[in-house]
Amino acid sequence: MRYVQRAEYGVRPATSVDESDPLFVQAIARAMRVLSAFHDTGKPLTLNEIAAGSGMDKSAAQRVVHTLRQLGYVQRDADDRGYVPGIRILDHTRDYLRLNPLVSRASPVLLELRRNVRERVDLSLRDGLRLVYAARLQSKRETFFATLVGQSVPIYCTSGGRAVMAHMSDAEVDDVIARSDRRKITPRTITDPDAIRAKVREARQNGYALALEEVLQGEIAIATAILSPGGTPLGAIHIAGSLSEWDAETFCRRFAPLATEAAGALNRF
Amino acid sequence: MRYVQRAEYGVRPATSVDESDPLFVQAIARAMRVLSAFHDTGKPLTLNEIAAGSGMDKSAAQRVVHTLRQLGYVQRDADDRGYVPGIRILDHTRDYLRLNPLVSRASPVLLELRRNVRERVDLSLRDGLRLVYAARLQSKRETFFATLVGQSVPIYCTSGGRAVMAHMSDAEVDDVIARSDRRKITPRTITDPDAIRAKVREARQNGYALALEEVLQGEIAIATAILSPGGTPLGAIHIAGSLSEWDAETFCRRFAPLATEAAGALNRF
DNA sequence: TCAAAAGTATCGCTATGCAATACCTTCGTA
DNA sequence: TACGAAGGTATTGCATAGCGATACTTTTGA
Repeated sequence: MRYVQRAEYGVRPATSVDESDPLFVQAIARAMRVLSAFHDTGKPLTLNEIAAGSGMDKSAAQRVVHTLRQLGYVQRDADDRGYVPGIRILDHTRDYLRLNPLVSRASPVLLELRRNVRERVDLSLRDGLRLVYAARLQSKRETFFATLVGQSVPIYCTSGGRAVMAHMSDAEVDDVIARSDRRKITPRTITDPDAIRAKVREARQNGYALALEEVLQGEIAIATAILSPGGTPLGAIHIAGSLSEWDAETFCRRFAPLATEAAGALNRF
Repeated sequence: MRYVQRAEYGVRPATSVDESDPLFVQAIARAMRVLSAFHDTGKPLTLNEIAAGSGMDKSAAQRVVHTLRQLGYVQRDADDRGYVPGIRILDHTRDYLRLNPLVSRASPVLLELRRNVRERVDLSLRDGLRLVYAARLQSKRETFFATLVGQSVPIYCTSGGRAVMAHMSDAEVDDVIARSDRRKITPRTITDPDAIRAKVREARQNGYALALEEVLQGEIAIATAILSPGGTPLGAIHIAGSLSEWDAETFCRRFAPLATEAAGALNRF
């Protein structure tokens, strides 16, 4: 049984801190750390790997894995060679998506957008320094990872990220830039703070943001921000195509109005 | 802020049992019970509702919710009126999908299938008495719920379910039928054991299964099973369309060969 | 065939997190 | 604008849940 590599452009969620406050239940944190051990792998994990990957001893890992297994959140690999995440996870995926008003409201808008644009259309939601894809309507040919709900990308170097930053104050933008681990994901990833700020200004003027294979070779993407009633950017709508079929100018001329219109439909209540 | 109703055709996961084995960490089970409280609601929950919905007192719910919140698995509703599932859940969704070889292998096949068929194409995986949707490629017009990863449907009355049952022994089929909570989801849901068995035999003969608005009014669906190397059915590929556009016969003639071919591509390694 | 790795089981001690209770805040109604 | 109820937050002493060390069984691959 073959396993797919992990996407090299994935972003780690802000794993932040657990201090010692009296209400914090560390057993729960451990469970989540065990589940998060799978973020870093492309294949099933053994108990010891889980223990190592989540920074606990074998004993602790054993108990946690045992429990999660009983509950269906972890299961044995198809040919019993290691542990993988369990299907019960998807039940919570559904709840998340259903109960997120943005996702449910965006759904018909995205569908409509996808009908006009014949390219990939995504909805992403902001989580700290990253955008997490919550809905993906793929086009004809796609890579597997471009179909994955839950995939995340950095804010600092993506069309969606810059669309989001365009609606933040300069100070906030600087903060995002400063805290981001800015590394070149592709040769064309923009990592220089001033260059990023320039792209953000550009996005503010245009009303949409553009990125050229900064995350994925050969990919062109434009995005528009989705705002809360108060004006805080919550996420973005993306349209992504291939540079083998489009040049930047045509892509923008053709799709920017549609992307803007879609975001507009979501931003006025 | 408006919230969508929960889908009336959802299926509860087998919540089974936790006995008192020494390795079982009940704090983890509680956390998952809290998260599962959202399965039954269409709107954000208050602390007390969570407590009630997961069968624990306010104190316990408080600690668990607090912890899950710190970790990002629960968050406050957009306008701070209650709790909803948190975005960190999607990180695990991604891991589940990535690490499930069936999903990754099926992905290109589904995409290809969707290209030929211009209708909705789904991949579902078996979990006990239900099928859980793991990948969904929607057609032009869709209901919101038909786009949801993690949505689940019963085995006993769906095209996918019967495609799966077609590859089980008669005894196993009887077992599924017996344990299923067979209720009419629509007027056309088939609930009679003998009628179900007849449909399963039909699926065995045809190599695919058919269902006519047994779960959703106006929906026609055919499905083929995906098998493990050993021959156990693991899930199904579905093609779903609208009865306003298709009659059963044409739908089958047109799509059955394609569905069969797609499943075939996955079943031979 | 054998050693190493993976998984399973046991057990006594104490830190963990339980549950009761009380306090603070927000919201809708009068 | 005052009031009551519901929602959310904080504290604390005690019992037990679950920690972690260790040892045993099974599987794997060299």
